[in-house]
Amino acid sequence: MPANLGMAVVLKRLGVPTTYAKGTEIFCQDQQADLIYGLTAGAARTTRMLSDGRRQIGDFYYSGDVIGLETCAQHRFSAEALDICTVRAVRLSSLRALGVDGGFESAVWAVTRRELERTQAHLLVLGRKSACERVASFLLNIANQGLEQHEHGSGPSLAMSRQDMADYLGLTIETVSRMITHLQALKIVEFTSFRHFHVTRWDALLLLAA
Amino acid sequence: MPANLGMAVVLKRLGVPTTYAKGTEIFCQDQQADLIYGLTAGAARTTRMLSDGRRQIGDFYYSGDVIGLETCAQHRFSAEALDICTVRAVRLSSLRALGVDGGFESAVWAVTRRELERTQAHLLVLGRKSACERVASFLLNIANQGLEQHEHGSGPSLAMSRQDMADYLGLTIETVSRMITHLQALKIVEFTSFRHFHVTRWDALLLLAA
DNA sequence: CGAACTTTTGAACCCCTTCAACATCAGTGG
DNA sequence: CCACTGATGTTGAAGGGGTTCAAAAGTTCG
Repeated sequence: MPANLGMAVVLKRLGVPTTYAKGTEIFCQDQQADLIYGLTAGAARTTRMLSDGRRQIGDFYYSGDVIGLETCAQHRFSAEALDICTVRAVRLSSLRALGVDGGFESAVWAVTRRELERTQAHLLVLGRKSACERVASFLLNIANQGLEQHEHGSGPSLAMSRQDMADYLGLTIETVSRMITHLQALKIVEFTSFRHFHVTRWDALLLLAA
Repeated sequence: MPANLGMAVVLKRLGVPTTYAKGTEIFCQDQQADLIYGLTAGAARTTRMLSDGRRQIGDFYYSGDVIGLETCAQHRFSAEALDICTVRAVRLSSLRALGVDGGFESAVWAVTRRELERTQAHLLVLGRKSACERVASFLLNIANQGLEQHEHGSGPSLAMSRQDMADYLGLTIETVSRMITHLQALKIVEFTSFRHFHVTRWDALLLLAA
């Protein structure tokens, strides 16, 4: 049960649904941030580019999540579809006008706070963890976050490419690949395909995640 | 003019002032988060420790800033005084009860949002910048943030130690020291003491900060 | 002055990156 | 179905940026 359920419900009732193809931009960094977006199907990423092309991924979002609230006047990140996904956009000002009756402010705060918490956890990973620990933490999070969502028996799945993982974890694609190979050699995880895996030793994974 | 002025004013009127000595803990990570803290003098840092002792600093705070709101039920970071500082603590629930009349919710949101913005900027630094770029960004931020605050002519000052800088930037103390030496050799900054410096070439510093 | 701490500097090492080649997968059309 | 093609992922070897370890220099405070 995500913390932003209330917000997600509002967006679902009010928003205009739009479909974005894989890799398409939902909104752009430095753009005016007057819309917020409820993800109702598929998955998305938020990214920020440095002037020379280096890329940092802020977070990954799934059905039920709210994107676009993470900023002030302008978006600090761009958002792009990881695969085909449908998004419902609502003008923030009209939402606010409507929310006088209900706990709109608190819903906004809940989403923002959740965002902050995730970003702070991310900060710790980028600042003080080794490549192996980063990948282990990442896989652990993925495996934990949607324990119910996985099709029964198939195990957790990765909505993003290796490059996306690398840009999220502050590593190169090669290092990510090597660490996954390493974790498999240790019999801690097992990949059934590029995008699907299976945790065989939760205790060891938790330990390696530091 | 900080975004949390409204909140700071409220805290100043209501809070019980407490003084903390250098290095003292203001609140502790994983502790119940029912108080929020208005910093009215001095400077503080928020830190999070990994089990093996590695430390990540979340941010640095100065007079006028609000600390302790960055979490949900429990603090995700500890807070400690960088030097002697006075803090006014207010119980969040009592503040909320009182705020029915004024824009308390929006003040809370403003503080949280500002926190999120800073954390997101920090994320980019830790994820994708080199040691030199990290130190350059850091010095640039310090020099920019309190342009008026510096005693006239003396230039910006660092409230934190090299170790604090290192733990904020995800580096070692030696690397931070080397990068500062390097920037001085390039005549981009000039340190008059360990804690005081002076930007001699803003353009070059901006460029190096990436 | 002397002791404890912080900062700087030096040298060797290592983790991650870089560059390159190979492997695998998905989509297309023959 | 299979060959072809481009995108994605893996593996290997060499190089570099940052760390580690050690020692010197500077600072603070008794």
